[in-house]
Amino acid sequence: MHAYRTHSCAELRLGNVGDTVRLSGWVHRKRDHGHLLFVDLRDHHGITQIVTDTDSPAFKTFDRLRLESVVTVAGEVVARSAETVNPNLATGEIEVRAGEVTVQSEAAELPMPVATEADYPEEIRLKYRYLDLRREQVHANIMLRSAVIASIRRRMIDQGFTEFQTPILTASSPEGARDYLVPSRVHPGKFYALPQAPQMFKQLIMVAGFDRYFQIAPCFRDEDARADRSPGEFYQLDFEMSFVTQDDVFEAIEPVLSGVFQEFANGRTVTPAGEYPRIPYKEALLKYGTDKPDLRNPLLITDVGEHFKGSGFGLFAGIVDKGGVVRAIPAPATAGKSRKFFDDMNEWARSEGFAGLGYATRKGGEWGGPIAKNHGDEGMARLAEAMGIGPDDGIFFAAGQEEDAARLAGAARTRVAEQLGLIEDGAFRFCWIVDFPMYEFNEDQQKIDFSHNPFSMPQGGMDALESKDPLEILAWQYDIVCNGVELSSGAIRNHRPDIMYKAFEIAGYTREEVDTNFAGMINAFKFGAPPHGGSAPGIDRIVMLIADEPNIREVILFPMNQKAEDLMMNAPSEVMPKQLKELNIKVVQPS
RNA sequence: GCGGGUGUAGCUCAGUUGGUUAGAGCGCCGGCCUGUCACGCCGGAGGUCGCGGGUUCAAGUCCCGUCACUCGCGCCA
Repeated sequence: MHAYRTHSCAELRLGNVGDTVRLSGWVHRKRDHGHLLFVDLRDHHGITQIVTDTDSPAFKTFDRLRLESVVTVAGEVVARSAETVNPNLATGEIEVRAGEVTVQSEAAELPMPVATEADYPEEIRLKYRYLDLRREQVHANIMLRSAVIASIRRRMIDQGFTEFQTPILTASSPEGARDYLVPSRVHPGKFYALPQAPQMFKQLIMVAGFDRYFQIAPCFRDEDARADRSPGEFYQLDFEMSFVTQDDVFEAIEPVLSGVFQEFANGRTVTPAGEYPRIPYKEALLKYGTDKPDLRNPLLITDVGEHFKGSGFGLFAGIVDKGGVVRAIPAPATAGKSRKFFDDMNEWARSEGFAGLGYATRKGGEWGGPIAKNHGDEGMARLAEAMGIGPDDGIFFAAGQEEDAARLAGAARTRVAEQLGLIEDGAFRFCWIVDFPMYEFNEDQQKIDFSHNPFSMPQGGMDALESKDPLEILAWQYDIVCNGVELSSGAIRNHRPDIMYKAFEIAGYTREEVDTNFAGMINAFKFGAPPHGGSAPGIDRIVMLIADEPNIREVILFPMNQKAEDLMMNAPSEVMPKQLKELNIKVVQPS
């Protein structure tokens, strides 16, 4: 017989009744009836009920053992009587009558419970992550993550991609996020950087003629955390393709994403490949108030500034005169809502740091509220028509300088839809955001900056750079968004040194600076580079969406906390003086 | 760096207008219980009310400061 187990804790059924078996696992729960004791024995696979009474030597052992101790139980499989069958358990028709019990490892008093899903402080969950990971939900999330990654790999390979590994110790890049630096021992005063993404390497792989590359790539960025952004490190489905246009990239990746989401959808609907809406960046900011719109939300924002020029409502008229905008968000079927509903929205906007959220109510075509009163029935009627709203639909207004008003309108669109229960349930709605501007004006430094990725090909190529107003030039750059979560950004790259020098010149870089900072890539492009492009959807975010978790740490095995500390391994930590000496490093504490 | 929220037993939380000895559930320890499956019943231990200062006869409660956690902004080409 096997030393530790003949079956897993999820395996035994009625057909095994009478068998002598051996099970190993953790003491999940105990129910002590004085002379009769039930033990739920748990392993990775599931739970089996062990039963023992005072006649058995096993009773005493189990009686004194703490929960989460590890044991091996030998015993006989017996059928449960009809009224004691547990339908919630896969093994619920049987139980194992304990014979011999071997204690493999005793558990100390637990800092947190394993057998319940109750909320626990994250500090404790992360410090004792190995206990937290025993809990059903997180355990299942991590298994799901593995299955999702396996599915992605299979589908990428089916699409003709090959997986390569790129360096982890590489060079610091002056653009983008803050780097994690690693001191060089051999070269005093010099540093490696951990890659923020394998961006340059994947482009060089294309230059090297490999055609289609992908990697489940670790990326490192020293930026602050968010609910959907773990600090320090994360994984991307990094991919790149040669001889492609934007359409070719979309065509290759949509079946992978839709396929993976469909595979784990569990009844939820998924935007089919080939049907991802393509929303220009400018349009997204206007209609959704954000460049990562949640398409499960049916509400659309309308620009209504024109309607208020010379209007009786002086506040909005004034804002429009000064170059500001007014954006309107419909509040469908709110005729029956109390004034408090509208006032609370305004209160919320103020608490978010905005000046306020105006509103007009409407009931059976009758307008209410100060804005409607001052603006007049005729004007309001035209406005309702422009927005395409009905006689019982209210309106919220976000007014101010364009950027602020768009952001408020976007946040209000989400909140209104949430309050009114309009967000579609059980759906994954994908879209592309396309036509990002190549440049933006940096107000602080009064100069033109790249707005996103400097290595993107400008739409119109060299002609556009030479003839157009830089702020009007669009890039071949695109984001994938699902349910309001930005999964990735990508681009058709600029593979032409002449166009790259020119693109950087517009942003204020000399030829020499480009040569110094991006030597590896620009040199490579001088020896025959294919047109290429790609993208890099975030793995953690994909799993988070599929697992329906609000926080990215729920789908990562050993996440760091918000301050980029590993509470379990105690990182970051001080190192031995000898190590610092070898690296020629002196630590200067901040004063 | 900035803003919102939270901080009371190991954990989740209650604590009225400032008023006597700060409570409940879960967990822990002890006892009882032969068909439970979130078993049940009885008893017990466990508190710097985040920390510091202030107002007051009196502060968990009010004021000021500070720290921690968390969500967001900045940041993330």
